[in-house]
Amino acid sequence: MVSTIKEIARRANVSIATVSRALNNNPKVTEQTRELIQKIADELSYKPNLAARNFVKKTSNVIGLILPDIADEFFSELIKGIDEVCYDNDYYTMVISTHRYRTLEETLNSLIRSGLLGGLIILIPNFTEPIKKLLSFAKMPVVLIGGGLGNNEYDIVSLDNYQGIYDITKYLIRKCNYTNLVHLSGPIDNDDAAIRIQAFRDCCNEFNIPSQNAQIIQGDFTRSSGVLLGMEIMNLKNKPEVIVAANDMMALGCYDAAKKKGLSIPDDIAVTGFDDIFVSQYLTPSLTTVRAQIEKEGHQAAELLMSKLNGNSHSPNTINRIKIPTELVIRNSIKQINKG
Amino acid sequence: MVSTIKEIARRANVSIATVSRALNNNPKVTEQTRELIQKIADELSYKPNLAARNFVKKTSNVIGLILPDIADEFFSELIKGIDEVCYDNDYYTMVISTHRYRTLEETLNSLIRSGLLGGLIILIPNFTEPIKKLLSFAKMPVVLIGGGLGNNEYDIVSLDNYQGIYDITKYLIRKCNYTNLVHLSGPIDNDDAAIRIQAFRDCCNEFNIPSQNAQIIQGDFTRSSGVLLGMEIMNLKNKPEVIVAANDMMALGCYDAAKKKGLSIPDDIAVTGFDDIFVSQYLTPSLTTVRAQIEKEGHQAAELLMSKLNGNSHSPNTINRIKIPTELVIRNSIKQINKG
DNA sequence: CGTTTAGATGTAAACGTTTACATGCAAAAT
DNA sequence: ATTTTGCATGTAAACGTTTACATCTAAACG
Repeated sequence: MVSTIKEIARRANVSIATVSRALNNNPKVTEQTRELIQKIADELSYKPNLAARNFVKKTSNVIGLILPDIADEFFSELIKGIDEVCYDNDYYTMVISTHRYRTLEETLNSLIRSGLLGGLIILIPNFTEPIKKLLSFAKMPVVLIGGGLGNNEYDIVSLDNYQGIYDITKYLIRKCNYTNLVHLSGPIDNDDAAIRIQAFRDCCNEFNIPSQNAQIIQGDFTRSSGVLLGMEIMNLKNKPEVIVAANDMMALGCYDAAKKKGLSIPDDIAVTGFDDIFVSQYLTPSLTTVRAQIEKEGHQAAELLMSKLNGNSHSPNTINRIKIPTELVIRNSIKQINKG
Repeated sequence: MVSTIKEIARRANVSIATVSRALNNNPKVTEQTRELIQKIADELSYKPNLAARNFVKKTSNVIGLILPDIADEFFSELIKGIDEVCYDNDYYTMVISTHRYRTLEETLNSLIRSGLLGGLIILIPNFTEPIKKLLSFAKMPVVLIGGGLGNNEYDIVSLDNYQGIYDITKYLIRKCNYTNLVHLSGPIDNDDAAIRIQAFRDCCNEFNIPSQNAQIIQGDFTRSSGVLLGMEIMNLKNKPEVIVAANDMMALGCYDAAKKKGLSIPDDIAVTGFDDIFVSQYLTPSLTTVRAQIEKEGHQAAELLMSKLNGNSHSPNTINRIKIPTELVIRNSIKQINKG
């Protein structure tokens, strides 16, 4: 029942070192003894004690995924993308969310020295100095997910926030001929949100939308802030023609707001989102949005981490920045363009 | 930088044993020495090496959550519910999904002996003999989530599947006066699905619905099976008045099917679901369904596990079976009843 | 035939912590 | 004053594995 390397050694009449070597396919062990040891290991249905192995090797086959909080669809796709790659590489995924009272710093500080993790994937809303400092003590590879403004040390995977918002804004201006837009943004201290704001601004500038017709209203990515600020926007004397929400959840809130105000989408006011969450296609009208390939984002982050762990990082000294392309999803929450 | 118990011992001029005891609040250490040791530990910002601790104690502060596959909203809520409780108890959550080629058995077999986990929460579609056997070797507490037919060994948390489907079926028969129903079920080898089928059957029997008007069509919980079988149902010569889907995803599929067939919900055919996933309230018409409190399910499962781990299980020898109550959510995908 | 060499195996330490047991010392009991 | 008691601390083993180094054996070489 207790099948350890020691027991195998006893039965095979060899030392535990030889057993260890044999089982790890170390070349300096005869094919004959390897076979014998393997046979006995199979008989005992030996499984290595990974806790012991990790401990002595000072690494771990567990990678930590640190998330601000475990909430929606977004995270479940991310986890899936990451876990798939990890699992294929014989790594396990530990999901750590920075909860209510515990801060990210505190969590990081314990975890970095716990010896429990062999690598770290961190989704950071904004990359602050204290976190940078803490991370520099980590003896394990780290990959960042998200905006990552101010990061020039770690590999990072982000959505192409800029392209996404730029594209949709451009579409609204050029294809739909909207001339009065508002960006319902995320919190400015969120790097993704900040980039999206910049893209909206740049695009409106480029196409000569006067600044009073390219306002930015700051929300917090939640549905309720979408409802609240959506109402506010609809009450504006200079009511915009279209709300460019920084994510689908807030766009959803705008739908609620429109309903409350008795406005119809897109005739009275148009709405667009970002993310293309599952519900968006089922809304009435269906939501025009920017598709974010979250699962792919997780995938890439994990791939990056694995390549560092396996040491076959083709460019060990440069930092890799991967941008996941976004895709415009035109549906019915905006004015239909006359085709042809 | 390398702050170990050994280094603290050296600086405090005591043995490592004393340090260990002091830091673990073992009563047999003077308040004076404890303070000294704590002070030095703080100075060095000592954090225990959990890998080493887990290894020597032959337990772990990581609990494993085994899922069939990491996919939708459902799982992210479950993870959230579990992780919250674990985190509050200083446990971490490792998410393990049984992937494509690796079977649940294989995964369990490695993990049970890996020493990586201190407890296990398993979501099992159906609880088979090989899995039972494997689980019996686990030296750690185990809690099951889901139907769990045939389990009489482990603590288990399940949705009240029976009550949920019974209630909604009864509502359709008694309140809405439907007399021809069909149950679009999940796979029969899924315990939750099996219980839902039974509830539908029992309820229809109880209210004297003839069996040809209480058919059961077997789907597989996916949206696409909902589309396919929804179409089939709508083509039946004895077309039912209402489809009682075993989950919201399949109900969603039925919406698509109705659209394709040009049928209107609920006038031509009514549809109900189970789960109350996020999208359901936003469908047109909004979906009448049974609300499943998934997060609570996870919560309870983790609570159960924690109480076992902390040894304050009030009833160590009996198995705890917790049923999470469901709640009817009446919306517009069924005939409105005349109120009063 | 003796010596070198290379390859296979063994020996033992190491990882950081916990903990059973031993020791020492001071206060309490005689 | 001597013995007992009880408590604080120290000693050392243990957990299962890896791995640097030592040792042994047999083949290759002169």
